[in-house]
Amino acid sequence: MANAKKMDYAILGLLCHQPMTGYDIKKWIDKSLRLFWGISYGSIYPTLSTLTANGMISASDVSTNERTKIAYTVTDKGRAYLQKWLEVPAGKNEMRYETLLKLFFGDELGPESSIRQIEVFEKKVRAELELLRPIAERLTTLSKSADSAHLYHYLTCQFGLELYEGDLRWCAEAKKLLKEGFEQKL
Amino acid sequence: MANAKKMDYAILGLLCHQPMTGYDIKKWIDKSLRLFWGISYGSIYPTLSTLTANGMISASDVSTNERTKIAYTVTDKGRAYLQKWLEVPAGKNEMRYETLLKLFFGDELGPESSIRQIEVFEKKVRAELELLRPIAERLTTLSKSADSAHLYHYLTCQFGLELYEGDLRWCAEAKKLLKEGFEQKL
DNA sequence: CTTACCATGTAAGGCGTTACATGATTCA
DNA sequence: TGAATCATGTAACGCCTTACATGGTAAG
Repeated sequence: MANAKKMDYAILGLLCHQPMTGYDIKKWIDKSLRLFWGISYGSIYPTLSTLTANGMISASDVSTNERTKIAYTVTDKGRAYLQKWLEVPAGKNEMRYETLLKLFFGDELGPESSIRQIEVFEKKVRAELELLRPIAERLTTLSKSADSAHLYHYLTCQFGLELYEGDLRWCAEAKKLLKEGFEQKL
Repeated sequence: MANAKKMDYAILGLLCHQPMTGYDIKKWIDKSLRLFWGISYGSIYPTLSTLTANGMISASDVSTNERTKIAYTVTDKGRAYLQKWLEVPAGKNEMRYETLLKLFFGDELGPESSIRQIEVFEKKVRAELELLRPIAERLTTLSKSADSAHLYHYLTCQFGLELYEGDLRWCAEAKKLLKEGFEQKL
């Protein structure tokens, strides 16, 4: 396991919680990691193969009838490998916001166009918030339960709430300023 | 210009403001776009070549003595091309936060390790905030000036401030909760 | 019986970074 | 004169997505 990717750790971490299939992993990611670490099938299945080949996880056939189904479980080696990575300080925290890039060049088209961009962004943020809030509420109660992992999930969830709420405040203020600038020209 | 990358537009947009060299572009990006759209030399120079080949920008030799120096200017075609892109709704707004990924799996190592991760993150955020605040203040005055582009730069800057301040609030709360959980175990 | 979801996987290619290589110029 | 900064560029490769391909199963 010479060149480990972040992907490896993401999948290893999820499998530490419980054995899962590639399909399950995708669903879990979409409900939990998606905000700060999205992954597609195109990287999940190949990663599962290499992790298996390296003895980090073990595959077991749990097919029902005609449908292929493979569940993966972390090995001790895999868990130790993950833990070692968790100890070292995090590398990059990056964003890639097309909306902001377009806004930065907003002067090329004027305020109406930028306001439209912000409105689209705002709508998406609201939709994400609606998905996140019930999860956050559920974790608020669960985080006091026996499973100590819930506290960590709760914290990442709170990060999302803080982020999205900040986004919405910014959207409101930005639209206001753009409209003012727009009206001054009339 | 069949398959345009986002990179193309980022560079085209910067050159709309004023003619620049590849080196200048890098510096500008590090001061303005870096938060939501980082770029390295490894993509700047090749992109400048293809944009030139496609007639989106024009290169002019402004070498002084022995040092090669090439300034690029947007053409009408290039500006129109950028404007067309600015009109269509933004695609993806993504994050890739290694810190959050590690925190999500924090239960594998326990609260002390997660607190350390958060502290490193917090330190970086504070450093970024210190860089951003003077820029924001400068743009506050400039945004009322003749150059209407400043308003848009100001807005993206405000986005950064809102984001970082939210990060700091979250850091404080997350550390508190982790310490509480930690003390309960003693 | 058909729609939605379950389930696995691959091929091609997009999109970018890191590290290297090279040298001029400015400033203390 | 040495360090920092200016300035350009390439090669190798990392890392992931999109789109495709295929079919089983459950529920209405």
